[in-house]
Amino acid sequence: MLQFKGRKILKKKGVDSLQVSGKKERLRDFIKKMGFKSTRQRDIIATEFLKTICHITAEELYKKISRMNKEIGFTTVYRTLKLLAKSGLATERVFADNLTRYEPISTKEHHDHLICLACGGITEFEDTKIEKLQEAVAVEFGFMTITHKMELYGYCRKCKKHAPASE
Amino acid sequence: MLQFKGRKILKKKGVDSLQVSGKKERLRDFIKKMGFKSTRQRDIIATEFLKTICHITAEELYKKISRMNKEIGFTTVYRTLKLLAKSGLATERVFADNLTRYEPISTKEHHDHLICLACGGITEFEDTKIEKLQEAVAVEFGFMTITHKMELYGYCRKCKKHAPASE
DNA sequence: AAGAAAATGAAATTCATTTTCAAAATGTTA
DNA sequence: TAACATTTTGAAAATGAATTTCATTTTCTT
Repeated sequence: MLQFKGRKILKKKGVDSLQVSGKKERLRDFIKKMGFKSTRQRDIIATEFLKTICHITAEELYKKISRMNKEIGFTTVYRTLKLLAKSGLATERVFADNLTRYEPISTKEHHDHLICLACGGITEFEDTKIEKLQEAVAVEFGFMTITHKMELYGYCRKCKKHAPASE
Repeated sequence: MLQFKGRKILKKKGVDSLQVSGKKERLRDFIKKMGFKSTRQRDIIATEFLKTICHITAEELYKKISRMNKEIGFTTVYRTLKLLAKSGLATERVFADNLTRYEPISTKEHHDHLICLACGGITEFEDTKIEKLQEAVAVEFGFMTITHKMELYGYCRKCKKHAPASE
């Protein structure tokens, strides 16, 4: 069983708060449209989540929020993340450690991941050439692709000097 | 949450029994080398597993074996699959339905998967051009790749006529 | 303000996976 | 081959993330 030794996540370029508030508006619209209700909790959770620059689990987000606010339960964080995913503001992903992680949608249309087996760091990348070849494979098999998943597991620049010799 | 409506698996070209017995010998060697013991159960489970032409779960293999042999427990099937994986005779994989599946190692060095969202069918493919591009991406990020995962989810030839219009 | 509907959160449930433990089987040694 | 140390077995229990339940609280109409 694969297991990460840590959870440190690589940084991404600046996230501006204007963008966050735009997304929060989009969430509010979605909530209204669906006949749901806006709540203090959802607002706090969404704000905290949208500030996120990494792939976070419900547990991690819950802990982060608990530090400031003892009155928000795990279940609500969990449900709000699901809601964010349904509204299209978050993406749900499962990597090799089998935990469900959420990530705010980015400007990139679709991206894949490089995952460090030592530090757990996740780096995103995009490669149109690969995407095109994937589609070509699908067509060859008479397959209609809806989505795909591509993850490269290994050791990042910082960790590779400590990579186990035998693998 | 993604869910398969069925479990039908596409066929692969013939598996010859000579190959199976060669693999069984390899398992026996591994067992001996590690100081483990050969047992009737392990033999039955390995034989049944190596005949497998698809990606099977411990549960599925257990049920298949139970039909003929009521005296083999789920735990033993589970443990033998893990053992097969450790011995290098099986590959452990988790797809989007979050079940752990095992597949006998094939002649192909590495392969990726097309997974039908309607019937659950899994088709294997190999594409060296994609592999090379993946490696190029890794190098660009100073990343040392150990392994990778690539899955295309969609509708197979047979199921695509029934694919939901909206996705 | 009152009522209908939805949200909350603690606790319970689910379900695949993994571990425990006492009994049985294996294989090595004398 | 008998004894013994070790491993294996399998039923049952434990684990742990994900999900649901349900009584209570909150929100959003009129």
